Amino acid sequence: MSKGSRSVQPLKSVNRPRDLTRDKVIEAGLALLDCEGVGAVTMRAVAESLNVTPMALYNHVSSKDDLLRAIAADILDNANFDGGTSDWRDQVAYCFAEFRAICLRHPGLSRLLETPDIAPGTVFAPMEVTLNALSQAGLSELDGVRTYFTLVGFTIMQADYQSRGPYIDLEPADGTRSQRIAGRGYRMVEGMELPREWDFGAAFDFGLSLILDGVEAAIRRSDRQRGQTSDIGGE
Amino acid sequence: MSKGSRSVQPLKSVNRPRDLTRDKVIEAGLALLDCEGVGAVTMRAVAESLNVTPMALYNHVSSKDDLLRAIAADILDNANFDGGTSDWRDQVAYCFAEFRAICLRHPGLSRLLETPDIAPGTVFAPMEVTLNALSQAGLSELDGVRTYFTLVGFTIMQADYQSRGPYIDLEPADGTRSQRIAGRGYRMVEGMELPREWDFGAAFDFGLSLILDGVEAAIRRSDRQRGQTSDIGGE
DNA sequence: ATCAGTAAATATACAATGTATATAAGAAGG
DNA sequence: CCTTCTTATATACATTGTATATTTACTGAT
Repeated sequence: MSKGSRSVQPLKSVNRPRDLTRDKVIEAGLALLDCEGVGAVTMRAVAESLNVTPMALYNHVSSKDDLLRAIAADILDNANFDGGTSDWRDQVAYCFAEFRAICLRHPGLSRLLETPDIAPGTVFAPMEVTLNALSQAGLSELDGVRTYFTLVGFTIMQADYQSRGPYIDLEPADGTRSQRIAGRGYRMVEGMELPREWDFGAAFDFGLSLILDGVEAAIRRSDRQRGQTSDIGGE
Repeated sequence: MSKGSRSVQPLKSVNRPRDLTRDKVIEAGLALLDCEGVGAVTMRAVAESLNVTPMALYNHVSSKDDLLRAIAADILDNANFDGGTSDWRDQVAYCFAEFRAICLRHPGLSRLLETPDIAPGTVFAPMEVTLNALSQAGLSELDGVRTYFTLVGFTIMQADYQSRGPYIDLEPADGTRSQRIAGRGYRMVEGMELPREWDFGAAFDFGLSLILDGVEAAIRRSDRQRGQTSDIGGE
């Protein structure tokens, strides 16, 4: 400023405090994600909320994807999926109830987790507790992983449904299929009507117990097989 | 062409055949979706593949979202989810195996179906056959819908995983959590290694049977609660 | 045929976005 | 003070969706 002999005017802000950090960028991005949704997380918006030029962010974040990944990782890292219960079923239920709660607390997170390029490795944080519980329950390691994938997919999807509202069909397609969901209430096959307020929590609990009941059946089956050394057909 | 007396030069194409239709736009978009993925479906790319100006599309499609929705609807409308089998379990399994097959045949579809704004009402096409089968099996209507949502979410998610490759963590996060999946093979908790080629089909079958086993358990439970009604041949 | 009217394509333009590149302002060390 | 490195800025560009205005081709009445 005291120099000012160059042809170029002083830039946007004369005092540029050197205190921008990666954490601040992530935090600002997270705030935007929580308040306005994933669509609002633009580099310019994050920069503006930090009173900084868009390009300043690139000193702390290599790309927008990197930022989104860091946001998702930040959320998941600060979570605890271990309920500390002894019963495997309680443990798994707690784990995914927590997962779901986090997704609902941060609308837009499920969208990020659906995108492999963006989802951080820590999406698999709950895997550890789940695999431990399932292996303790007697499930094979392979089936444990398969079960885990079933559970994460289901949980993320359910949370995403809830966060972003149900499906809407603006135009009734072609009439041959009348099912549609509109607003919160929905109308589906053959004029069937369901409660205007869909209870996502109950639906999640139901789906979760479906899967866990299935796990129990699988365990029982493998136990029986091990006891009788006979081939189980399943079907 | 023969006229050409105006001050403005002949435009891009002198003969502009008036043969652009909504179906052609949808078809071109679908081709792009299948070949290059959802990211390649831009208005400009679709227009170019039809030898037409981007804005020409807007005479047949009200927006890009409308186009994407139409593409998804087109795929689903040309599908049949009714296997025609009598056993409810076979019926539901067929329905979602078909759903999955469609998602895999059209990579990028699952991405569209994950977006409520874009998913057409016909995502619920398989709902009819599923609800019929489940109600025939003795499940209540409410639980039938819940089960259906569990199944679609699971199926779409699984297909999406498979279509877009598993999660990748470029940088090992913070080390405390070592789980990650890289490439086709993946490494997870505590140095656990799994087969390099993950069998998505087997994982889907496993998850599906988990859910269906859970349904059976739910039916048994409600049967028992209702006293003893043995008319419905669950198992 | 001619001429208006309409529908469909074009041309142009603009705003939003991610990010490459070059530059300037401080801080650090000699 | 001078060099050098880091961090922020300024500018610019390519890509996207799409609004607006314009031009062309087709249609139907006269």
